[in-house]
Amino acid sequence: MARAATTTDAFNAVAEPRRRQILDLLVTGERAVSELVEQLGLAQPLVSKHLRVLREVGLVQVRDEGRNRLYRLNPQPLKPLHEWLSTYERLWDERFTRLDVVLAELQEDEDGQRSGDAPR
Amino acid sequence: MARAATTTDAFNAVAEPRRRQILDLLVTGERAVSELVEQLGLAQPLVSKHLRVLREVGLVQVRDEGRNRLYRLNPQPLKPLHEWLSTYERLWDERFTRLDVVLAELQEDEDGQRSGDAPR
DNA sequence: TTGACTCATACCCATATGGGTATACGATGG
DNA sequence: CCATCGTATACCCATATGGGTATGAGTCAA
Repeated sequence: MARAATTTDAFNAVAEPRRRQILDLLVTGERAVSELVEQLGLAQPLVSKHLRVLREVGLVQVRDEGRNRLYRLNPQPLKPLHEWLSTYERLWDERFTRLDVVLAELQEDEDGQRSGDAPR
Repeated sequence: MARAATTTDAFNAVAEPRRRQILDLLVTGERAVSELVEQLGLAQPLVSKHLRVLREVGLVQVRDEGRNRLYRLNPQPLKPLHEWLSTYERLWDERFTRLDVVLAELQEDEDGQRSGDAPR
């Protein structure tokens, strides 16, 4: 088996920087492909391909207007990502918490006793 | 150019489900490779390879203990991911906010006057 | 109808991924 | 010192990615 398809889920789709850029551009509202092409400085076919991936995972929606296709952001599929991360967010906060505890302990017994743990 | 290396950043490293699993296992504390192998039901070399990727992006740290290598979680590299997502988090909340506003307006002037804006 | 414009798709290519299997390496125990 | 355990690495393979270029299809204006 090779790497999971980029269209597997939002995790994979969003791993690509260009696609994150595209989403960032869409935050402010609908954009036609040509506008995205211009702002990304990328070849039009590439933009279309990235948009396809984003469409397939539901991160964008399309609407035809004349000869333009307007892409719109749909942030919902990012939720799982955010939820998965929330666990870890707690952890990197906790790190400070733990540091506090350690500092408190150090102050409490300032007897110069060497810790058994090597300082990482 | 092919797809960006999995070791490019946390975005890419974490796109792989197995690697997310590994991180999830490490949340509770240090684990030896053999433990991870057992819990993941994956071949040992594969686990080692995934761990290598996680190490290279700084998501885990290693410590030798006898003939075991203990892997520990380091959540920091996930921060950028979380920060990037925070923008979108606002958006899917805003969706409700906007709905609230609309409902409020509807109640305020119940005069049957049609809004000029097409319903989003 | 023809030409111009916007966008999607079809190809071609180099790359490295993730799985598998075999093996090398360091540490430990007898 | 040898056997064994725990782990990393070397390969082999199929896959599809992302970039590039060329072209097809739809829409509009003259």
